[in-house]
Amino acid sequence: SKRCHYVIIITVDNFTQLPQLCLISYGQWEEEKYEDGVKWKFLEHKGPYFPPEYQPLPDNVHFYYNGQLKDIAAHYWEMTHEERSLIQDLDKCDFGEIHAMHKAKTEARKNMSKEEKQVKLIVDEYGYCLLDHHKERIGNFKIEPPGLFRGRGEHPKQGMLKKRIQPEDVIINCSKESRIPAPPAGHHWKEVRHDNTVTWLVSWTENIQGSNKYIMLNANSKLKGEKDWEKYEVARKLKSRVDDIRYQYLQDLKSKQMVTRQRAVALYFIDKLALRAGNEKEEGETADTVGCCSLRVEHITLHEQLDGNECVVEFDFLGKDCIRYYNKVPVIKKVFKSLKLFLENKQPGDELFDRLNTSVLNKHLSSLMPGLTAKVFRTYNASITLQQQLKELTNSQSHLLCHTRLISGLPLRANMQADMWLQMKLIHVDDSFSVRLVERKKAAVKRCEEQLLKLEVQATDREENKQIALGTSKLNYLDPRISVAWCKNMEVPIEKIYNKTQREKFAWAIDMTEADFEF
DNA sequence: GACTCAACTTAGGACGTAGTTT
DNA sequence: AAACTACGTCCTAAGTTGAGTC
Repeated sequence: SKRCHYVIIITVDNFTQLPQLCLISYGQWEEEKYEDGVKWKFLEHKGPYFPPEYQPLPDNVHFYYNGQLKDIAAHYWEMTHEERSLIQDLDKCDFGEIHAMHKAKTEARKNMSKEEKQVKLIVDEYGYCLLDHHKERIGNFKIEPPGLFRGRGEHPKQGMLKKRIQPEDVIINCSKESRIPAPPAGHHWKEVRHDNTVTWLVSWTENIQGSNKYIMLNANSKLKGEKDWEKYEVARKLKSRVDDIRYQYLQDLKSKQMVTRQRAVALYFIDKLALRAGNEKEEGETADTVGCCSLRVEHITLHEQLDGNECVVEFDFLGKDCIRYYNKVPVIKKVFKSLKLFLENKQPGDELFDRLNTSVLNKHLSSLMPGLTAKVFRTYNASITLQQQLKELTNSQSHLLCHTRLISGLPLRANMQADMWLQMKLIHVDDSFSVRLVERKKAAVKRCEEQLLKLEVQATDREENKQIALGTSKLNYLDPRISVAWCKNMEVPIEKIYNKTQREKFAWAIDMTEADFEF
């Protein structure tokens, strides 16, 4: 089997009466396609791992309020009623001894080995499940511990108490015929259900936003791997349709229908600038961030002329995770004219695309191509760009910096560019030197050069006020088969570009990809 | 069509660790 | 030995999407 997944069956030979091993590739089951929406036939797991209870403070650790010794009930920060009425002023709190205790504890933990921390035991017990015929790793098997909610950016709910989750809050999902996980002693689950149309094993409702949290499989699982593969297949299909789709939305820019015209401009942004779809958000529930469809008047400025370009749109808004998007983009005349039209008689605070939302947009997209949604453009554009750049780079080796600059001009988010650059750079690190003496010095030179390159890129990025989050697009947007094929062609070991976790996640791609793979 | 919600993907930051430099 | 750096892992927040309800 190409997939490298096998099941070993131990039988007894009828004639010799000796045990014999039988190797069966799981391809036999792999072919078994489930009917629509069914994600598994058998699911068994141990349930979630609960965080430890609060411990009372040891006798020699004290808390002082207003200079006075105060015996707190010593749940570290969940106060009793009495404490709450007494302790009102943070400035009068002296956490010194508690802080020192914590510092000592982390120091002690540092010196513990992994066995002492019992990590392995917990992972072994709770970290795996049995899904159909496979033992699979679970992504997050721990219930989130209570704490103070921070949120990102100016979050209206920052500082709220995230409550401790009890077994009574937890829904278990598993097979009817599996061993149902036992709740902690003296407790019971909220519900045990057997829904094989979903992939989660455990869920609960979180009290800050009231949203659901899930325990799901690790990215290296078959279920997630197949989903990932499907995602890139949709993006590849877009490749063959993108010319038509672009032609279509350029036509739509002339439409007399406001919805159609707004849709066309939004698509232009999503395609050209890799903007996210931009759902509406409930005001006061989350930080004020936007995506394409939720852009407001104050987020763009139109310039007839700017820096020698005509029809420039200046974007300035907070996107996902409150990451600032700032960009000055020359656009085609029709888009510019449409934007002026959309802005007529509007005030800051008004929506730029007042007739459009993500639902309308995605419905249109899926009518153009099955499976097409706004986010597919991010995957498609990132992957196709990586492939093109790798081709160019291969034709003209060693012009790393030139290429870096080239990539910087592409319509991708900064972190995508950075990832691609990093990947290409890594690919070109060749460590096969023969002379030992020279080796060290050369390595040092190489390090300096790399550092220089990196710093130069950092400098340009910083200049343009971009954030770099390495790894994200490598993990989420770039079709791994492009890189795997490249490695095969260039005879670069795969370890050069993917670490262990990434190799596990992309096992499907590493297994199936031939050198001639074309995105 | 507006609204709500479940289920899933995408994402940044904290932190630990190993290796390197000072 | 301390300080610094780069990288991987863990954690969970913050998005997207599609289905259901009214």
